[in-house]
Amino acid sequence: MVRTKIQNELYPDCPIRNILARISDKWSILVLFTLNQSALMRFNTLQKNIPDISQKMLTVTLRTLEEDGFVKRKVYAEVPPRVEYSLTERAISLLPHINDLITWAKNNMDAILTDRIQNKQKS
Amino acid sequence: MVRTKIQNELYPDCPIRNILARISDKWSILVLFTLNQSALMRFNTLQKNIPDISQKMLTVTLRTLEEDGFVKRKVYAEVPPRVEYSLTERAISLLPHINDLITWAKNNMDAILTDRIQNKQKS
DNA sequence: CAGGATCCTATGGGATACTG
DNA sequence: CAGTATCCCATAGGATCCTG
Repeated sequence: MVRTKIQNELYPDCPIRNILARISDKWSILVLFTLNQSALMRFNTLQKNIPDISQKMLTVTLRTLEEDGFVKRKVYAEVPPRVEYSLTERAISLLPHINDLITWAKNNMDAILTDRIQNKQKS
Repeated sequence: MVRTKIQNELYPDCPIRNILARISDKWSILVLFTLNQSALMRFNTLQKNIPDISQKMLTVTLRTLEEDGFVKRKVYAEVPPRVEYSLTERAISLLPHINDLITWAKNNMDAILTDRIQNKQKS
């Protein structure tokens, strides 16, 4: 994924290249899924729920999701600062499809992992 | 995505990290979608349908999809060689969910692209 | 607390040349 | 035709340090 690129030059109308490719990275789906677990979530809480994400990547991923209108970021003028992240309506309308994917992945995981090792041996 | 990694060490049971992250790359979804357009497809035809993919990445993507049991590869003992790619039952069971994603992306693309540029300006 | 700024490395991915 | 093999570069992403 090329985050700096706003739109694919050759295929500006392709929904896969322009929209889906943008959340096809290591963390976006996981962040959306995690945010979906509660209405509001602070930065630290989010990071606690995804322990293997780095601070930088959590920030970068949230910013990109925010750019595309999937995530709302609310900053409170307090000290120490409080920032609450939540899903937008757009994300909420997407999430059922994400959840379907996750359910599918859960149901097929064992078989895929078995095949993966098997097929890896052969090559 | 780390293609060499067979399974996530910290979260071996996470379907997102282990299954979905694997097809969360630049080309997998597009290749699955394209293969779904006809029952069988040869390497060259596939590449003609995805003109902006490099030969290397088409090969790599197909191999990974094959490892995970999404793609079947049939080689004919002919000269010049003929290789036909097709979706497996597993891929066929996944594809409705992929298509739902694509439809969603198509319906929301304009609004997202608008937001993306807008939000990019602000930052 | 919620990050920004840097530095660094691994690797995703393209371009080109070659082959059974 | 359907790839392999190389070389190379951009960038995704981690680690660490710093700050309002």
